[in-house]
Amino acid sequence: MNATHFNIAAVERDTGLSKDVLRMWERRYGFPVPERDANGERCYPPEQVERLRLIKRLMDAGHRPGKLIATPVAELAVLAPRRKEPIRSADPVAASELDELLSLIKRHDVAAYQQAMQQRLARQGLQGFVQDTVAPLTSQVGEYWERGTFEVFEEHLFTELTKRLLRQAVATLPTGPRDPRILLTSVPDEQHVLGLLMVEALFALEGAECIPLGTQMPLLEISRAATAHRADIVALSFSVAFPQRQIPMLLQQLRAALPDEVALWVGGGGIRRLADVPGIKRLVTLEDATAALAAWRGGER
Amino acid sequence: MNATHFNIAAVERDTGLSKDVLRMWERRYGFPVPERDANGERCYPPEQVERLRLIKRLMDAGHRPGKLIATPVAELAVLAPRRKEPIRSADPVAASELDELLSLIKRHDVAAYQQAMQQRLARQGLQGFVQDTVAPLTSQVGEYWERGTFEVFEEHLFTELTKRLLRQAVATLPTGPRDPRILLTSVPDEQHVLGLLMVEALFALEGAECIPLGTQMPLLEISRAATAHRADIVALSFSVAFPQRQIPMLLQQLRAALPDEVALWVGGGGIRRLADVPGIKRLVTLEDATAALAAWRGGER
DNA sequence: AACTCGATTTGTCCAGGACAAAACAAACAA
DNA sequence: TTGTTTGTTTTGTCCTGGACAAATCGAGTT
Repeated sequence: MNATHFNIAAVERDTGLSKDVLRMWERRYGFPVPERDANGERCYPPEQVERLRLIKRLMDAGHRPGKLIATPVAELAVLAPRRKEPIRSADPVAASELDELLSLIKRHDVAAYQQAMQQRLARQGLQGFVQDTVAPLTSQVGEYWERGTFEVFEEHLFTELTKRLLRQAVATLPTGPRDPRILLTSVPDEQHVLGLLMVEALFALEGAECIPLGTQMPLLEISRAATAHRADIVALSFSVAFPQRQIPMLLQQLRAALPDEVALWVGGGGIRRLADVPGIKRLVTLEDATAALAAWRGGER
Repeated sequence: MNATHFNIAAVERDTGLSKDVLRMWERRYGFPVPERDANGERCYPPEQVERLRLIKRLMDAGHRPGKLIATPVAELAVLAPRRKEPIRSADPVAASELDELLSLIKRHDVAAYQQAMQQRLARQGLQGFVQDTVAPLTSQVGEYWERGTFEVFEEHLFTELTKRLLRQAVATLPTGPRDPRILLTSVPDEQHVLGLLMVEALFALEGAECIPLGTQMPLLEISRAATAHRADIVALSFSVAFPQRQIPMLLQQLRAALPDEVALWVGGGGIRRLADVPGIKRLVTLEDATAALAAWRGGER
């Protein structure tokens, strides 16, 4: 028994690939091929875990496992993201400014990044900051992550520091009873919170009362919370990384559990390919969010 | 196919009980007994999911599944937490003050809670606020949650609002190169962040440089991050809810992956019952944390 | 009260089979 | 060329039922 080896539960935790998938790949593709410990249980060496993480990253970028597993490791490293819609922005000046910010993260210069972002916030105002700085930065980080330009811990650092800035900015806005009451959260297994914070900022600016419940609320609890807080709207966020196949069923279940008079709005990168579901409003962009709020106020409920 | 029914993956997500456990309980204890859909797959009605969540909560409070499942639902609701060490505090005045704060959460009065906490922060200073307000509040919320006094969404609201206050307070502290460099994070599946924020506040007050990476870092990434940031110390947090059985192996693996000269400190409610592991420092209380930092500065590394 | 040592409880892992939904590719129509 | 339909392949999830080890309990002993 080697302390550096991982059992199947640890690999599931670290890679996000389920035990079923790990065993299935082994049966079908012949990778990974873990060693076995004294009890005959799988025992993955760190190299295989690392390769699995790489494969998972490329899968999230649109590649297919069958191909990836057949590809030698050396070639995997250079694969480009394979997406249908390239998301790059138009303005080259703005893009290079954003790249400068991200290079501070790459250099792990916490203080400089914070200061630069504070400056942008002061210059652009909260709405501009959210729409022209935080949103494109987040997309860019996602793309860098898919390309392997960003390490996981660099993405985490970016997220953590940016979260703090946004929360701080939101905290300065007036609170108290406003209209409508919007409950913001995400479902279990969905931990990305930046998207929620961005719409919270926009909604709060427009004078809505936001009730932030953090991430990972069980469905039945979301429904209870909506009732307890007398929410007019429940807003959920799904990131691109969230298993797409589960989303429609999830939304259907939540819609069924919520009172009819509570609106259900859904946003985030994970819902782009989603078909329309009756009784649910899809917010693909941040502009959609402010537009939806305006429409709600106009009486369309 | 009923939209209100949950498949086994959804139940796992919402209850935290693994598919294996759900099937095993069905086989052994005869509960839950889900319906079957057209494909012969398990299909859990909401009542059973609700009961499972209740059982899970009582298990986290120290009860055993065999007994709980045999108990009628009506009796389950009134079961008291069954812990070896009662954690209640001494000072009755302080305790009633804290209860007042929590009653604001119970009343879902976001603004009043924020204001009251801001006042305490101003009065006690950051260190006192962390040690005498946030820490006992968090324990109390944990206890209320175990008793069923707090709903899940109320706990989430508390966590979210308190996180914001702490982050805001930490943000006002001076940043920049200091000594030692402490990397703060948690392992995958461990999403509780309040504990990390509390020690971050204390460490930052003592003049350490904190690198907050948020939660849920894969083990191998923690090791990379420590190297990239030239960290002196890696500090991890485990909540009481984290599966105890996995912790020793996890720590052993992380210790093996980290460079020898990087210290590994572990804290949080989840490590109380943990045996000592060589090369790892256990921080059971917040006082231990400041003491550990002083000792480190004294040259004990 | 503290400890040892069987007995019981409980969670995790394993193998291998089945199937449906998603992704793809090819043929066809506009 | 572009868009739509249809068949085929890929892929993930679920199923059953068995085995085992670690944690916990409880009775007896020091």
